[in-house]
Amino acid sequence: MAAKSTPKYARYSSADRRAMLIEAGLSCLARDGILGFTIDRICLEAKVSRGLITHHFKSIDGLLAAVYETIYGKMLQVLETPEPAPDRPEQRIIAIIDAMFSREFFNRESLNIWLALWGEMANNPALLKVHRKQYARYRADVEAALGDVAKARGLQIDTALVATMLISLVDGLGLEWCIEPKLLSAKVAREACYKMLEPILGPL
Amino acid sequence: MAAKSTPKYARYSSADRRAMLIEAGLSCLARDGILGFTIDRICLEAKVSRGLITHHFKSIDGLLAAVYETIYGKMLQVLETPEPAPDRPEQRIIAIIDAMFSREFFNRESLNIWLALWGEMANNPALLKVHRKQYARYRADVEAALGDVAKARGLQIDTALVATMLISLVDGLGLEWCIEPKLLSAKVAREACYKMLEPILGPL
DNA sequence: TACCTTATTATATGATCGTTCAAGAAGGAT
DNA sequence: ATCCTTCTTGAACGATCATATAATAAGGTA
Repeated sequence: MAAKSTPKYARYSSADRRAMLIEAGLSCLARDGILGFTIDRICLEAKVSRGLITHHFKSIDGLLAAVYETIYGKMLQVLETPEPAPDRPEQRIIAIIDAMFSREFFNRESLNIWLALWGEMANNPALLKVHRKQYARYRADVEAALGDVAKARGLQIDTALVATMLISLVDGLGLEWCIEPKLLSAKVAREACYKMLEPILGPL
Repeated sequence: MAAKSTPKYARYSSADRRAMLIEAGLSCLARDGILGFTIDRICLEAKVSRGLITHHFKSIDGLLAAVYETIYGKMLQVLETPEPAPDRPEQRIIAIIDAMFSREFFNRESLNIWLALWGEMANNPALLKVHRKQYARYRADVEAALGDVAKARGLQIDTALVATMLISLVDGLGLEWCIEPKLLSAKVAREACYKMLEPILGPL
């Protein structure tokens, strides 16, 4: 009896393989935008045969939705990490702003992915569904952080409006920087947020 | 001799046909995003045979660049329209904000087009080239309008930073509204801009 | 060891992609 | 009326797209 030959391929649990395919999808999206998000390229990136995406995600759109859920989830997880010693009410909103412009999120690869997904949102119901769920969490986090500061300082603010302003400014700054990094820096972007918020909330 | 038969097709000048194809391209972009921007669909939309785009624009990317140049140009043209009676220095920046959130620009169709193009910018050098040129004009307009107010009021402001903030906020608000129109209105979006600018420039 | 579930491969299929190119015809110029 | 420029058509081409499906085999279980 000959020794057992080396396996032709490795088997993974459904969860593991899904994670691998999502990672490959993120790479393709970052590199070539939505036009690069194809079965062939993603399977090549993941070193896997063409049938796997359909098997694990039912369709390419299923994978795209999973990709969006993943990247949004990573961001929210960081935003929702509790402060080790939350002694000041403004700590949370500062942490959120810091996180948004940290190297982990404020980089070309990540922002390219967001831009590509934003551009497809209107044309992809599955994507929009994921967005609604994740965005609700995001907005709740931001509103809570803003509300904490206002309450602690005895300020009456339109929390929803200020949250909209902050979320929009953050997205807009990301967009500007992603298209033309020379015109902006993470530091300046952060300053812009403070310059907008401090007249409303007081010094941060 | 029989009467001359009706022509099989109409001939247009290069400029006219280009305009027609650009218009068809805009429709496709608005309807289905960048994935809908294909030779087949655009020619179907324009009721024209498949060879025309290559003939007039050399390639599909050439048309996409022309489409971007056109939509950006339309916006700038409105922004640069001089006030009939420019008696107050803040008039220009107010006009710019009003224009950005007017029905002409702040609508689903237009914003879908912007989103689709933003998502492809990083992956399309021809698009980026157009952007650089048009964005420089846009930024100059905004900085000039902000500078006028500051100068007239004797304020020392970081014009470049405030322009970045306004441009980013406008883009971000457009993005938010485009993805989820229920959460926002043109009126609220305008208010957001004033709420950000007035602590810096004084009442507008 | 034999079995069994199912992850994985690999191929086939039909649709659609962008580009090329030769033929044709429109409509102004001569 | 004839010519000529060039706009326009329509088909051909190879590449790539998403999906379906049958065959294969990995790796845990009995």
